[in-house]
Amino acid sequence: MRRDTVTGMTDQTVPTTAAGEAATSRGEQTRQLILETAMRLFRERGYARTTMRAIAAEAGVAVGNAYYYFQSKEHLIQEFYARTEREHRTAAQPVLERETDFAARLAGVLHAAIDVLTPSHDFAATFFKTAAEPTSPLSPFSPESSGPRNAAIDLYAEVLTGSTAKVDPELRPHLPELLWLAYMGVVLFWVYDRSPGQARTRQLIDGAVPLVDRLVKLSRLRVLRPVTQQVVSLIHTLRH
Amino acid sequence: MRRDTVTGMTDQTVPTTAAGEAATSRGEQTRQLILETAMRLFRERGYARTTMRAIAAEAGVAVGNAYYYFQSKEHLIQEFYARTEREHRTAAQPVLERETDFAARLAGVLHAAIDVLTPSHDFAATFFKTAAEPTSPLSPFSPESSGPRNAAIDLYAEVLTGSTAKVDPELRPHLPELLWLAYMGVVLFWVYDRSPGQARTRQLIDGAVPLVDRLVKLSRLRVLRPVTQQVVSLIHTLRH
DNA sequence: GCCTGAAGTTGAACGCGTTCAAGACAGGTC
DNA sequence: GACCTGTCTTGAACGCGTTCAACTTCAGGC
Repeated sequence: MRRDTVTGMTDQTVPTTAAGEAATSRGEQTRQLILETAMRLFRERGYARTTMRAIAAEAGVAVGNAYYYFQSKEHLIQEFYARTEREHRTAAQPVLERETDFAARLAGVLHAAIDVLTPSHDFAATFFKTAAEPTSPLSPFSPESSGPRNAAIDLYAEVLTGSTAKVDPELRPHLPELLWLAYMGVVLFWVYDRSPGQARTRQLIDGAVPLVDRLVKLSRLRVLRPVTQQVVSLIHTLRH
Repeated sequence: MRRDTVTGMTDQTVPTTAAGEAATSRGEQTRQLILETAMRLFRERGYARTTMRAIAAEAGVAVGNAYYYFQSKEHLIQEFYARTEREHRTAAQPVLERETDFAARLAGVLHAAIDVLTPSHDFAATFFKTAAEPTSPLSPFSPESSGPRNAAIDLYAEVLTGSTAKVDPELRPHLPELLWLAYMGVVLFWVYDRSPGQARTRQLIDGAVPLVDRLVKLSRLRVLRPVTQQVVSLIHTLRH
């Protein structure tokens, strides 16, 4: 019953108890216990200073048992990843329901992401280190991450479709992915941002969003059509 | 006589031998030996599978001795970093002497970088992982890396000054750094690029350079002046 | 009630990066 | 020669992430 995929979607091999209740199997409880303990310790001591032995001890299980549920220490992070993703969507929901202006929607979604991430800034940095490794399944570009990645891209598709913005029809289908890429850029900036409360990242968002907004609108302009087409063709080339 | 800075510039505390010759002190030889051995093993087995014990054994010294010269296994990479930097500059030199067209100069310099990096693609990936950590002195954004970073930015200043391109005067002073940032983006893409011979990265360069060229030239256009100014003002904000 | 096999659990052991107290080796001074 | 003093060198030891053979638990079939 190992769960390796980054989705964390529990696809429950449930031992159908009498009623259709919570249905936590024997191991599921241990799994949750280890996970909660790990998350707590990560927040308290940081990722590097939290040892697997400490997690196991605090959770009251053997080290090997933690490895029965999680392939590695890094895989514990996957759960953090998935959680953040869900929280992000929830935090972005009100903005998406309220606003119709493209720039306002984009800014809202980006700020929501930073809101959700801020409490974990310190240990998210180390998390980022392992995510950066190209061979790691934790990398946002890896096939294993395609689930959360597509979910995130969908979010930016929603930013676009729910807005009143008029976009060059050739550019439009690629824009959600480009916006996601910009989002990755913001996260990268945020990770390196040491200003108090990551204020600089907020400034980046507030400065870059109007810029993106302007460029998107200009993409339909005669002088810029060639540029737009060049961008689109480059995207096509890189996709094969 | 430890050398911690990423510059690797030997600032020689030379025990002035009779003549002003090579001046390799006792330890300097050992240092070089360990370094060469490490580089060879990294290339042969990859970074992760090369142990400090193996490096020491192959170099014929004790483990602790390696740590006398290099703070950590990661610090061995710094040397690789510095070397690549120098090779890059050398490889770019002919292009900078020959070409005067901005796009040609930029493309030449970027291709030179990939030429130099290509042989080490496999282990550069793991190297990248440690460089990505924000707290690491190996990060290209860290204060410790300011030496090589500025050297690289200077290279792009040279790309610009030696070219016939006319650039918006407000944008000009920031352009070298922006080009360096684009270069970082190319490297990021290259690290993740699994296509044979990293052909995709070549396509990215060939596609993106004309785009950048066009945008730089358009920056002086009346319709785009506001955009240019917005970019410049954003840069100023983020610098404080 | 007993058996079977899958699920869950254990902790000693391995290999790794790294540290450090102890020693070996100069070159200079008297 | 004896002596220092700073540079260099050693290898056992530490703490870590991870593995694995052995063990326990428990539901279901007979």
